Amino acid sequence: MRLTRFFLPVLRDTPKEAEIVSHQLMLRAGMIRQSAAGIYSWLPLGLKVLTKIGNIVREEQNRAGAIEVLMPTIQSADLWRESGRYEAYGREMLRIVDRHERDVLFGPTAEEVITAIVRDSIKSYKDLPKNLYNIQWKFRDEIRPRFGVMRGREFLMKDAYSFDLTPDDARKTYQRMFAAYLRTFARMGLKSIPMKADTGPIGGDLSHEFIILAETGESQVFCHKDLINGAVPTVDTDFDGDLSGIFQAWTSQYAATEDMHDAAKFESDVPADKRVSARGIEVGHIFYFGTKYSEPMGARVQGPDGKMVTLEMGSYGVGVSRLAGAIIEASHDANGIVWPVPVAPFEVGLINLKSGDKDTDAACDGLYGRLQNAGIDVLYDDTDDRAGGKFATMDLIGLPYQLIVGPKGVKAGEAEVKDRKSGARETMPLAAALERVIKSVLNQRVLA
RNA sequence: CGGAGCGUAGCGCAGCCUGGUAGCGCACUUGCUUCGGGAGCAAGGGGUCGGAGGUUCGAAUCCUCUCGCUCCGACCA
Repeated sequence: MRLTRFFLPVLRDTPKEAEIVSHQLMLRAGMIRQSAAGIYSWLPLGLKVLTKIGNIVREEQNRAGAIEVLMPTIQSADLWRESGRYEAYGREMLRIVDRHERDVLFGPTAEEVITAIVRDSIKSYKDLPKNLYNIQWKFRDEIRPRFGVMRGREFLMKDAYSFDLTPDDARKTYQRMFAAYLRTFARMGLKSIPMKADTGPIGGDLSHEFIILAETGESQVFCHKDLINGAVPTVDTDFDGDLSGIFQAWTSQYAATEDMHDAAKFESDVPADKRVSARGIEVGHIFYFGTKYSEPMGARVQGPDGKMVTLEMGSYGVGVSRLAGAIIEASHDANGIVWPVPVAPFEVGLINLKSGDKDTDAACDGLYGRLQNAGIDVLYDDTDDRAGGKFATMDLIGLPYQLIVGPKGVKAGEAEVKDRKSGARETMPLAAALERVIKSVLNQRVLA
């Protein structure tokens, strides 16, 4: 993408409504613009990140055997009356009346919708198990939205819903999602820690929150230090096989959010020098809740013995839009965002130091074409702005690698390669610079 | 919803106390000089001062109401 054709409204000053660094940087880097309290437009740069995050989530869900669907944002109140949640959910649910005076709502979650679909479509145990997910906008009318996209009212969520014949099968599904989540967050460069969690209004008795440690996190969390660098399931993990080992490894050490924290157990189970008490950002939350919805909504299949069996369910959420903020909280410096390659809006920034100079333009255009041919997602700064501003912008928007080309370099047949994270800069022949950048990007595209 | 604060140009702010018809920095436009890590000079464009009502000869400024946004607390991907 040529910067002269892109839409990248960057801000030099920090808008005063933004309190935390991820919100400030998302506004400054031209990723988002606020539309109302907790409601944002995603500008091109932000949308690219959101899409990449969503795709990683999607790949790992697919790998773990979940199947993608797309459910509506607007749901019928009648479905929620069936489950009993229409009254129970409270004012966080945005309720709307349509022109025919029917009660509808903007979905805060989709247990009812998916349960109705599965109930009407699946009649035999032979069709189980099923795990269906979608990545869709949700609306929760939070009392107090804050922290930019980290606690918006409208947000993009991946929500998966599993249906199994037996509690034992359901627990295996839970473990599958558990492992998939570890991979999902690791691929975005995040160190997530699954922690025992409260089940809240979703209900159920088995639940984990996936937490990213960060000073600006909303919740207080407690865990064993070794969990911070726990082993992430590798790419060759057999998701059809037994994943209880992974589950055991991660859940045998103490890890709990404030709601579930047991101070006495924390002190008896974890040696003093291994006790971590910190703030955390919740990026995922998984639940096993049995028949909480299938029972009232009549989601049953016929078992092998001909008897009707009520489905065992679980649900599994990932805050896709929140992750954009969480990744920035975890990865930034004084100059701006530092994107991990897999979620970077562009993998490489190509800087033409003197746009309009024939030789420099020719060299840059050539590099641009070759980067594109190599499948690299590149932002080509072909504006005639001054060099300093270009560097500052590239640093602000956090592109992992910068390829810097100016008249002097072109004359010498050289270009500079800059690593955003380390700040290291190296001048080398054009071909070598190109190769270096491409190789670096390809090496980091898949982090787990 | 309780407490605190803020709405003046795209962003950051001053002006308000003590009423006299709107200003600064950045950004933007034009020209010249610059050009290798947020350039300099000059000339410009852009504002129903969140909205409504009131007081006054006159309101960004004073009064009343209202809307929006942010922060702290109770709720949550």
